[in-house]
Amino acid sequence: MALHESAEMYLETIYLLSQQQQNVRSIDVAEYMGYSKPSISRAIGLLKQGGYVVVDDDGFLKLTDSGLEVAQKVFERHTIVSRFLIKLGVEEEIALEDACKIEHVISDESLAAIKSYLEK
Amino acid sequence: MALHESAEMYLETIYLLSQQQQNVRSIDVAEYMGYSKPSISRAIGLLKQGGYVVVDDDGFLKLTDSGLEVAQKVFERHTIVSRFLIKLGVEEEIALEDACKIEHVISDESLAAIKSYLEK
DNA sequence: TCAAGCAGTTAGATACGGCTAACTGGTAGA
DNA sequence: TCTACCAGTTAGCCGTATCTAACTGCTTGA
Repeated sequence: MALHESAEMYLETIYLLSQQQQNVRSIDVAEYMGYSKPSISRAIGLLKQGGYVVVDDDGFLKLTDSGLEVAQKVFERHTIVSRFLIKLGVEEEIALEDACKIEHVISDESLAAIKSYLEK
Repeated sequence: MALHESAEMYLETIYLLSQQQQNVRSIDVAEYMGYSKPSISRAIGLLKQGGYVVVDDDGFLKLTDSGLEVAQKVFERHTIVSRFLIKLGVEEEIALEDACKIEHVISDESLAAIKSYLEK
């Protein structure tokens, strides 16, 4: 199952929020992303179906192993791209916004090249 | 009128093909982009409506001033991003593919930063 | 000359990813 | 206790962007 950009964003958001707070609910994701509740409800439904997320009895969202894997990968891409842009002199806020979009479209090869540029 | 990514791609393709051949028809765009004729027909219709393209009596596509402006801007972004990736050691084919996607989402600020990196 | 092929359009389907309106069902405070 | 809020779901809409099938209408070659 190839995950779309939007699915990656939802997983990444759940991952980020999980690091900031004990429990993550759909409503937290909605507020963070600026989307309506039904949009999140549907997205979470698809992620559950795909086995990326489970929802416990209290409505708390947990990433499965595969969900976590995707989220961490996307987050790492985000980090590399934004660090790189900032290093080039781009303002942080803009760098983060751009990284959010680029992280979904850049190839592993290009990302690796940027990573090794950052490391030297 | 904010142009969507797909519209930018169509304009860029018309621009590229215009430099490779005398006249550009819808079918050329379809073949180049790998899309069906109806998809191109519809897209060209929207671009005509928006004043980015005119179609002459022979069915040849011409960019208007504003169409050319968009196409050249996108193409310049494409060039900067791909040259940059190649400079970082990414294989040309992959760099071109990635540039195709990044060109639509990267901010002017980040692009300028990459450009000045390339120039030094 | 006429049949065939080619370019382009129309009509309608599908998928994605948002939205609002309205409902359900639980919880908590007056 | 019961009302009112809150989280979440369901139903249905909209816009974008692709597709196939089938049509039109021109041109060209046997």
